[in-house]
Amino acid sequence: MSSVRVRFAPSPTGMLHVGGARTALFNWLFARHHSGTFILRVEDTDQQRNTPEANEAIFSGLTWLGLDWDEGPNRGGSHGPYRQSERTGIYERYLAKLQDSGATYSDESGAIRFRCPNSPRRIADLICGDTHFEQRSEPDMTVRRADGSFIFHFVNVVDDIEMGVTHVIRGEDHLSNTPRHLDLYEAFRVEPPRFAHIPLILNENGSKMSKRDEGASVAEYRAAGYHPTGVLNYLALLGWSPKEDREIFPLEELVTRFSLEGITRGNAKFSLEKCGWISGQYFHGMDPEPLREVLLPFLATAGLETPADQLPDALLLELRTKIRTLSDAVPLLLPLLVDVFPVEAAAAAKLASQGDPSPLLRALATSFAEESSWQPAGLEAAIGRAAERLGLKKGALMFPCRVALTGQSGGFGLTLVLERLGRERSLERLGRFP
RNA sequence: GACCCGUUCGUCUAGCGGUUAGGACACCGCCCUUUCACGGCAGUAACACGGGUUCGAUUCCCGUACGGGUCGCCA
Repeated sequence: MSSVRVRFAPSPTGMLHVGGARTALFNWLFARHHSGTFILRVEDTDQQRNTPEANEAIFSGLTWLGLDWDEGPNRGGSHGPYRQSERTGIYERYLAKLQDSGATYSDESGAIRFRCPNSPRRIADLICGDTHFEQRSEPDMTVRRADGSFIFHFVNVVDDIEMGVTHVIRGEDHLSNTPRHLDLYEAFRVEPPRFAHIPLILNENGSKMSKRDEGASVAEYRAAGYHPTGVLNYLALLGWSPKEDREIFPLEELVTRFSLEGITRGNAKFSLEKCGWISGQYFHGMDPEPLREVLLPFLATAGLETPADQLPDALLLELRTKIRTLSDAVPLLLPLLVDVFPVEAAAAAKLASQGDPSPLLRALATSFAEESSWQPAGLEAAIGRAAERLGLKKGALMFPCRVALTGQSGGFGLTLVLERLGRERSLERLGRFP
């Protein structure tokens, strides 16, 4: 069995970064494409960061996106434990090997350092191609602190060896660290894995995406109600190309098409705009039932407890084309669900500029009052009758009616609004306005 | 500073010696439409620069410029 084993090895920083999410995605896609194993390993050697909340941020972020791991925390596996804080014994063993070979020494502070051979290294990177480091002048790296805790480069290599990792797919910021990792592999007399360094994600200003940038944390997308698969789809297209003039690739298709050859070389700037567009594409194609399922809890957290029957299929079918994120649905739905809603300043101003709307609204109310069935066709006709009596075109009544009923200049079809509101509330709003 | 990686529309990208340089987001116009959207159609917009190699370079090579990364007892 020479099956593929890859890993995503985040440090618990308190959030799952979009850059990390994309690294996880590429590893996950690579594993799934090759029917291999995707390992989640938590690099928590820095005790200060290692809090339950920080760990949870990683798990919930990956889970929300739909990236499941075959081995890792909360899952187990034959190569565990999967938290570095629980692997000290393994590190001690490997350190002893290094010490026996005379490759290390203790410095004045008591930390253990690895003598850097500074020998030329060649990396046959699967993405960057052959990369040569001929003139190295690196200091001896610390492998263990005086307090006994281990350093990233060391544990990273040891774990990759112990976990049988075959391909290291990680950010390009590690490319320059790779020669030192190769030093370690050589010292351990272990054949190194294949390396694939993916380009970085930059923020919209062109600098490295940092924790403080808008959209840096996966949790933000979840909170804003982005479609998780849409976010994944966007992330996949950021630095990887299926080489086809198409943007929407469902997860299964991503799996079959993914290959390291398709990964592009240059760093990519993140576009919240396009991410939103793709998210919208996923909502546009969503059936009413699953949409209702994700929408109801979202509305609840937004303070809009809504009975499921308030979101009938007809409404959701229209709603889905108007949203890119679930939060877009909140203002749209608000006037239909509660009686206190804001009136858009622009809508009010436009209405005022057209003269006193009161006669129009009264005429509408009169016509609506005559409607017994309260069905779309009849309501449409009622608007027509009101227009006729006023000697106006039907269109002239639509806008005032819309503003009186919803406070908005846009939104759902008017008859749908009237139908949802019902006779009583509709007449009440027409009479109450402004 | 040393070392490493990169450079096609504003952004994400296709291209792999000869193309009207294609697609997508955004933008703009039109159509559809009671509104906002959705959808459809059309448009503006790119090969960083300089040398080579070649009959011919966006494509290959070398420089320059610019951008990014690494050089930690962070990961």
